[in-house]
Order: sequence, then C-alpha cells, then structure tokens
Amino acid sequence: MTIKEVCAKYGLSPDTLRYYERVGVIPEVTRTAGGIRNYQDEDIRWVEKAVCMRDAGVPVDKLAEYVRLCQQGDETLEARANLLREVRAGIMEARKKYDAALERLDYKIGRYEQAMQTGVLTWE
Amino acid sequence: MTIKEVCAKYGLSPDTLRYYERVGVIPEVTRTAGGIRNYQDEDIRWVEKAVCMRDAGVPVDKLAEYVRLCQQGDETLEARANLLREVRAGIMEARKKYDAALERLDYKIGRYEQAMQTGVLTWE
DNA sequence: ACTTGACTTGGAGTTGACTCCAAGGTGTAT
DNA sequence: ATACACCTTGGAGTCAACTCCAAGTCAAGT
Repeated sequence: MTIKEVCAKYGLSPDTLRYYERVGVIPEVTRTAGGIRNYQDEDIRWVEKAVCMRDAGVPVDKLAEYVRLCQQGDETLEARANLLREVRAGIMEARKKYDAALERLDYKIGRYEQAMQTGVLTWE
Repeated sequence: MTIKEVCAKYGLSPDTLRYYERVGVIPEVTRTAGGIRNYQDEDIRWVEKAVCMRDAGVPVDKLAEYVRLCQQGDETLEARANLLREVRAGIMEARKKYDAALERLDYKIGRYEQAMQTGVLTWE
C-alpha cells in the first residue's frame, strides 16, 4: 500500500505520516527496492493505533516512547503496561472535563431553545 | 478579586487570563480607578465558563465568537444556540474517539497484565 | 527514451495557545 | 514617602504538531 492510499484510508496527509515515522510514533515502514514506502499489514496496524491514540489527545512523544519500548523486547513489558495505564488515566481525566462541558452546554442550549419559543430570556 | 486570586482559583497564569481577555474569550474585565483588573462575580462566571470549555478542547476563536454574539444582544439568540450546538457536536465527536482509545487501551493493558502473570505473551 | 505524476529527503515555515519580557504604573505597609 | 510586591501594556518568544518547499528520484504509460 502506498503512502497515498494509507493517507486516504485514515484521513492523514503524507507529510503527517512521514512526520509520525520520523519522530517514532510509528516504527520505520517497509520500503520498495527503490526506497519508496510500501505499507504492509503490520505497518498499517501501527498507523491505525497511532491515529486512534492521537485522536484521543495522547501526545506524540508518549506514543514514540511506547514504540521504543516495544522495540526493546520482552523486558519492557511492565514499563509498557505502566505507560498505557498513565495514558489511560490522562484520557479519563480529559473525558471527565468533556462531560462537564457537555452538561453545561445542554443546559444552556435548552435555555436558548426555551427563550426562542417563548420569546423571553429569563434571568440569563 | 485580583487577577492573582482568580488565577489561583482556576489554575491559570495571569498571562493566560490577560490573553483570554485580549482575544475576547472573556469580555473586558472590571477595573479599579487605577486601571487594575478587579474581577466581579460576573467576570468570574465568564472565566469559569471559559476554563470549562477550553478544558473540553473548544478552540479560543469559537469562544470569542460566542462572547461577541452575547454582546450583540437578543437578536443573536439563534446564532448563539447554533454555535453551542456546533460546539456540542464537536465535543461528542471527540468523546467518541476517547472512548475508542480507552477500549483499545483496556484490552491491551489486560493483555500485558496477563502476560506478566503467566510470563507468556500470547500472539501479540 | 521520455513524459508525467507520485515519491523521496532535509529543513524551514505555520498555527493555535499560550508564555515571557521590559519598562513602567499602582497600592499598601512601614 | 519610600519600599515593596503586584499590577499594567505591547510585543516578542516558545512549544507541539503539523505543513510546506525545493531539489531530486522512482515508476507507469506511450
């Protein structure tokens, strides 16, 4: 699979995908004899994982650290688990804040809808 | 309330609070005769709202647009409601992605814990 | 063989959201 | 009234995460 195809599949730009590889968010991608990236299933699974985690706000350097640990073999199992738990905690934290904002928005939107129906905006 | 006190209350820096005011994320704050910011209840409610929304990833320019609409009076009610609905949709979208990442992380963490107990990392 | 279009690299530039700084004004406690 | 800490502004700097660019290489079609 070419870089363009992978980009189309995941909604990334080629620059972003090359950037991810450069900073280690994904491991080095398989190449053709001529040096052109030719994504294999394994490479694509890394991309998918990276996109999923970036979408959840996990910073690039955390992802790069995880990839580095994976490449170091089995003695990093515990370190990897700890890293993932830390990342999980961060996401949970953020999610709580998202929920607080949602609650507030729902209340406010409800008030606006009421005001637009009755023509009266009570107490603001 | 001085800028410092408001900062302590919401975990912001004075620079950030002044920045929010400058770009319109909060309306202009009440001042003392000497020109020093003296946050009133109303000002503080705006700060609280801004912090809540920023924590949910709502971009600064969206918040500034909302403030601008509020200052334009009642004929912007519908525009404001639409803006809030749009913001809400964005947060819901992001939350879905957070959940997807959480699910993935929980699975992976479970696998690591199992591997560390049994000493065997199955199929990877 | 040649064109055309997509790919490569290293490095510079952009964007959003702060964050820092210098030079100077404010306010309160001694 | 003189420190002293804290406040003000405008503007420059920083950081993460891309995004763009120039100069060159690769590969598919004619």
